[in-house]
Amino acid sequence: MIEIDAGSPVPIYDQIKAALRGQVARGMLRPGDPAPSVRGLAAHLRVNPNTVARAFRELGQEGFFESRRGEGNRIASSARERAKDGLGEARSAFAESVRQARRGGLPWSAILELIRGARGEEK
Amino acid sequence: MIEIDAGSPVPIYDQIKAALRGQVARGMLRPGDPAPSVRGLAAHLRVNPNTVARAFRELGQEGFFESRRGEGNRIASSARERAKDGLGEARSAFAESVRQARRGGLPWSAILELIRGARGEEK
Amino acid sequence: MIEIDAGSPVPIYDQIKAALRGQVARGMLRPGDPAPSVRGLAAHLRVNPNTVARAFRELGQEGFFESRRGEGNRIASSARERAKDGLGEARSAFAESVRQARRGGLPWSAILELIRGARGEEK
Amino acid sequence: MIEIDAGSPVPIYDQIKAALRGQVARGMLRPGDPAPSVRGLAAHLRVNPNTVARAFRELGQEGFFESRRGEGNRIASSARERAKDGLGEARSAFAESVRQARRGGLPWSAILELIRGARGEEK
DNA sequence: GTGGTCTAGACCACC
DNA sequence: GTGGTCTAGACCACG
Repeated sequence: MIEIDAGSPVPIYDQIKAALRGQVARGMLRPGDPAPSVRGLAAHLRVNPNTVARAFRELGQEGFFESRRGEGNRIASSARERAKDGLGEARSAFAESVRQARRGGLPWSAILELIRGARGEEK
Repeated sequence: MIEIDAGSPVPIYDQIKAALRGQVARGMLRPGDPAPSVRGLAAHLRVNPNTVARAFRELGQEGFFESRRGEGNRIASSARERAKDGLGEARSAFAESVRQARRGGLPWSAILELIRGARGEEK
Repeated sequence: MIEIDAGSPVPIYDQIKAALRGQVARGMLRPGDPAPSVRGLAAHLRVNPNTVARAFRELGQEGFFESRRGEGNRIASSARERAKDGLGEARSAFAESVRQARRGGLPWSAILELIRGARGEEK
Repeated sequence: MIEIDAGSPVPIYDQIKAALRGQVARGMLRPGDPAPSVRGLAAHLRVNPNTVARAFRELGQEGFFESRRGEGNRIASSARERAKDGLGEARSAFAESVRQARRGGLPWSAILELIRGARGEEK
């Protein structure tokens, strides 16, 4: 359902948050759908449940989940819009990385090359 | 000479490293030129001297500086080529940020848009 | 007959317990009256029957119900006095919430204001 | 500096958050002041550093702190207003507890009595 | 020194 | 079964 790169400098809980937002943005998860269970997802990702719980808690604070006691989390009805907001964050994080690449003198040609490469890999 | 963004998530020492590499890549610093002084640069950037020292140490380990007896550090003759490469480091950091942006559902169109925008601004 | 706020941080079974106590305190339920059925109440509140059962069990342990052979539960004769007390439980929960409000800097004036408001609304 | 009630049903990290907001609301902490260190406060409260860290992280996400890398947290310039916003939360949490007390039939007289008592205790 | 991340495992509350 | 809280302790990154 979700894949995590343990070697990435991006914190695991941030990868999880992004992945869930991405699934909503792409329509794979819809408002009202149950979110995966904390323990289940943790087992699947081979990650400590606390780490998943943190991601979920933060998504909950953003209003991305609606959690009813003892019944797990559901995707909030406003999640699609939240996902779009999330894109704003993703956008600015990405913009920051472009700035840093340019500081270092990485030429536009190399940047575009990398993007072409990633896009190809993704399928 | 150099500008640092204290609010950025990118570590200051990384911004400094990138900026120096960038200055070489753009020809503002040339092989044989004296490297800026740690203290002077720290004062100018209003940054902890340890931070500048760290950046310099790491650049030194890469062979970016040459030290001649009694004359302090100078930009190495090989610095230009090293810098131009974008040095793998910048490359892989940028690649990682592309992955994270994609996890979060940022579409390729938005990514390319951002790059077009940044490129236009810079020119 | 009873209303439950599913969005409240107060556990549902606590809301049910409080509501029954409140109905007795206000004379809407009298000693000797039959207690509502667990299933019926659960259906009416759209709540898990286990949750209602828990509320009833705990009220039973307090001596709130009397069970006569073969007649099911009835409101105990002592229920009225127990309820009127506010039952320590409600008292201490409320006291705790006053403390937390004060920790957060909510001034006495705002607290009293809120109470005046709630009282006015209810009347 | 801060006091915590380990026996309270209110989570420790919430007590810490409320306490800091309260100190700002009362002017004991001002924008620009350094926040206590995570480890130091944890030791003082005899609490696990993670618990304090969580409180601080959440306050940070609210924009209550400005954290500069390696230099600890400072009270954000907007903290006073945030503290007022925080009062909104405290207010609604308190209102909820009034509702619950009333559900249970706790009479207004008892409520007012409790408040008078708490106020007296506080000095 | 600072804060941040992650793991491990215990315990509780709710439904 | 679910999520939430807390503790303990390791390790890393930053300045």
